Amino acid sequence: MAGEVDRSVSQTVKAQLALRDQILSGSLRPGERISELQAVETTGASRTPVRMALVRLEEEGLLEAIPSGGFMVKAFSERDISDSIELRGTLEGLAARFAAERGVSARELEPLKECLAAIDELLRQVPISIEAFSSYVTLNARFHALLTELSRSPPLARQIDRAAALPFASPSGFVMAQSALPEAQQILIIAQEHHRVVVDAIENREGARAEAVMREHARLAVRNLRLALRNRTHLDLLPALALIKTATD
Amino acid sequence: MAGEVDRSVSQTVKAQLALRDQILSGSLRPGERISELQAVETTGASRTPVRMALVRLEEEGLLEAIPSGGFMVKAFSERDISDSIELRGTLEGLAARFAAERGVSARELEPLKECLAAIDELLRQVPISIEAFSSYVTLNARFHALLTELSRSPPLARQIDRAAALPFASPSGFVMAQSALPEAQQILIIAQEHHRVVVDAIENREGARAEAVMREHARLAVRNLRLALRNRTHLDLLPALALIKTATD
DNA sequence: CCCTCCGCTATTGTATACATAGCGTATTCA
DNA sequence: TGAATACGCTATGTATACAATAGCGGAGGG
Repeated sequence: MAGEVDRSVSQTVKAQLALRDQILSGSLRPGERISELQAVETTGASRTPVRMALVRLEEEGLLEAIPSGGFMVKAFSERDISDSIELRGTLEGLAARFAAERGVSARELEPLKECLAAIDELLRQVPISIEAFSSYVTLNARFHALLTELSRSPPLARQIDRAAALPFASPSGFVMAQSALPEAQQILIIAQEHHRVVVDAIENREGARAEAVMREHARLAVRNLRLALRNRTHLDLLPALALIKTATD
Repeated sequence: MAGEVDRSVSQTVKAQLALRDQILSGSLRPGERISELQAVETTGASRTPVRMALVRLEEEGLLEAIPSGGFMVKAFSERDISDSIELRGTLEGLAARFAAERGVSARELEPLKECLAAIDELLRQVPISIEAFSSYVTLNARFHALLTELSRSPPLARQIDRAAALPFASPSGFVMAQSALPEAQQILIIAQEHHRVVVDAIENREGARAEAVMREHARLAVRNLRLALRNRTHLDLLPALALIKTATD
């Protein structure tokens, strides 16, 4: 062991990425205690970086400290997830409001509008292809990231990132959760309409409207998550689903 | 050194508390690089727990990683702080809404009402004594904590804690920041009125009203923070103030 | 047959030793 | 005299050794 280590990235980051992937991919089951030694073997890093990674993942919300020591994979109720989505929507609503009220130049709005147009292009296909859907996920994430950035509020951006750390609470994770629904494309079209309205509201400096539509965006997401979770059969391909405790509340 | 260590709490927690105190008390200036070795000496813990504490404080938002390695104390603009307060208000607004919409029994509302009554009692003094003010800070923090708890949303509670980590963004830190203002007592009375309304709204299951009043509560806080920061002379007694960059935006 | 107590083992928490990279300084050359 | 390069030191990143504790299993007694 330790014969050759990748020196291009720090061992800590490497361990963090590897462990997060293991958690989200379902290799580690919720409630399961994470063995440091095992993590050392699977990640190739030594105990110190592994421990740092574990601490970071705990702060991130994916792990939970065990009183007697060590960490376990956190389990989420369906409500935890829907709350997190609504939470993110509320935060993004504030971001949109900030962007609108603080003013955004046409130059700054450009990338957002390009994003919008690119998504429009994709949605023109009926039904949407797998590749186009994949592009949609990327563009959607970019749209949300740009919106966050336009708030010009690092503390808010930080919180939004945090809120998106939970499984399915990120824009991408959420979209993928719904991909199996029959009405998926219709949902994407409505979501895109929201996107369009928020850009318009920001452009016209209508803070309240910008905020309201982002919150509606999140409520739509919550409703669809519920639908998607009823369709569990279609969702077996999403390993992160295992993190959601079944019938807990 | 290291002759006797306190075994009652973990070294990591001890180091984290000590370092946070050093940051918030101004012993470590913003922008300053934190020396691990120095931290080892001042905290009495060894390098491993110190490093864990540093990682946690970074996630908490008080430290910033230096690209070349190590950490520095983060500096905050006045806007960062006011954004954080508004952010917390928005989150607490959501918590109040959740509490109202999800229903709270009379039994659960009891502690909140007791808190309210106790604060009323304190505010009856004009002018308020130092001891009473100190009690106010505690009771106010308790009120906000209870409110958060009534949302029954662990993810939301987590985010609220996070948002309160920045200097002055916590209920206590914020109240203290205004303590030197001449109109301080009047402010506390208005704030208490907000508290009363939110409890009433929750009791009557008026989610929108509960949310609105908590956001107004935060806006009041932001306005008063601005006032307080103009009165810097009065605030020299608050060392955490040094974390706020002067005239940055 | 079950419950309790003792001891062992495995795993985490802590400390320290080692490697490496970055930065500052000093010296030399142009 | 100034700038550039090389050398060395210091501080961080990493690895591993040591210590303590908690959980578990077995054995003995009731």
